[in-house]
Amino acid sequence: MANQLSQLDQVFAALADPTRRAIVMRLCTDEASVGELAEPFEMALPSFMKHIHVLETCGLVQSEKEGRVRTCRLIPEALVGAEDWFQHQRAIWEARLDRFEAYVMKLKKERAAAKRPSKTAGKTTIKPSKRKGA
Amino acid sequence: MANQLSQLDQVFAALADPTRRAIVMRLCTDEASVGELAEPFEMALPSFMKHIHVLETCGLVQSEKEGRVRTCRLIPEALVGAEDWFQHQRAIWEARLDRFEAYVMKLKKERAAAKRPSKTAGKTTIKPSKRKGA
DNA sequence: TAATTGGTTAGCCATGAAGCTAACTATAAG
DNA sequence: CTTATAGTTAGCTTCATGGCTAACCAATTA
Repeated sequence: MANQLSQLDQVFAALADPTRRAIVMRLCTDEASVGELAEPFEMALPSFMKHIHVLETCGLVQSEKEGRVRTCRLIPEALVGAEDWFQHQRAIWEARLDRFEAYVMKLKKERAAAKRPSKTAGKTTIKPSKRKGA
Repeated sequence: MANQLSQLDQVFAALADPTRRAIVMRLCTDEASVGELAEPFEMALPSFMKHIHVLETCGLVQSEKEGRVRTCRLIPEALVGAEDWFQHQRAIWEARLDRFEAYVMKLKKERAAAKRPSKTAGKTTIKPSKRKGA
């Protein structure tokens, strides 16, 4: 089995849960023991531990046990990896916006050019589009 | 009963699925019909439509039907909202790193000062905070 | 040694997510 | 009018997730 989820899959899935996001946020400021982390949540410890485990599995958190205390710390690389995905998409999206803007500018120019000689306002090609039976 | 998932919950959950991430990536470059979007995937249409619906529910995608074709486009605001979360965390994390770095610098200075008896090396007030028995 | 603390293991349950097929609707195209 | 296209609805299975309790170590502390 071992469904071979990608790191991104796992990180996003981990962050989709508010409890886990809260844990990550908490660990951004400081490392902490499981008990400290769990304290704000009204949840049985075993349930809480599952969240910790999810965060460890996807590489967002590492922990180490010393005596009977397990201390957790954030691994920011995993976070950065996910952030990169967004930035990549945004780059693509913005490039597209730029293209669109350029296109609009071109249209504007053409329109201006078309307006000058006389009114050629008959070629609008508006499709009737959707009828909605009320 | 309408579990009141936050937008972030939903967006991250949506992006945790590779199919949906692929759809979003595709829509970053261009809008497309459901059929066009579905084509690269070996998946029954109804299954695929569920993914579209998830993306619409969390606000990442909007669609409109004209004739029998439903055209989907990306709503980048939702994407940006998720990206912001990362940047916020990163800011906190980096502030912490800075503090740590400052602390290390201070330590270095003190060490250097301690080596040379000439400099004043007594006013440091370092809080022990967390002890780590090593 | 006995009790407490901090976490762990095991196992149960309810819900929801992700996939499928089959059958249906509505618009285009022939 | 008939057929093909593009989605849609309904209903089913399977498996993962998130929660619980109960019982169990293993270090501290008394």
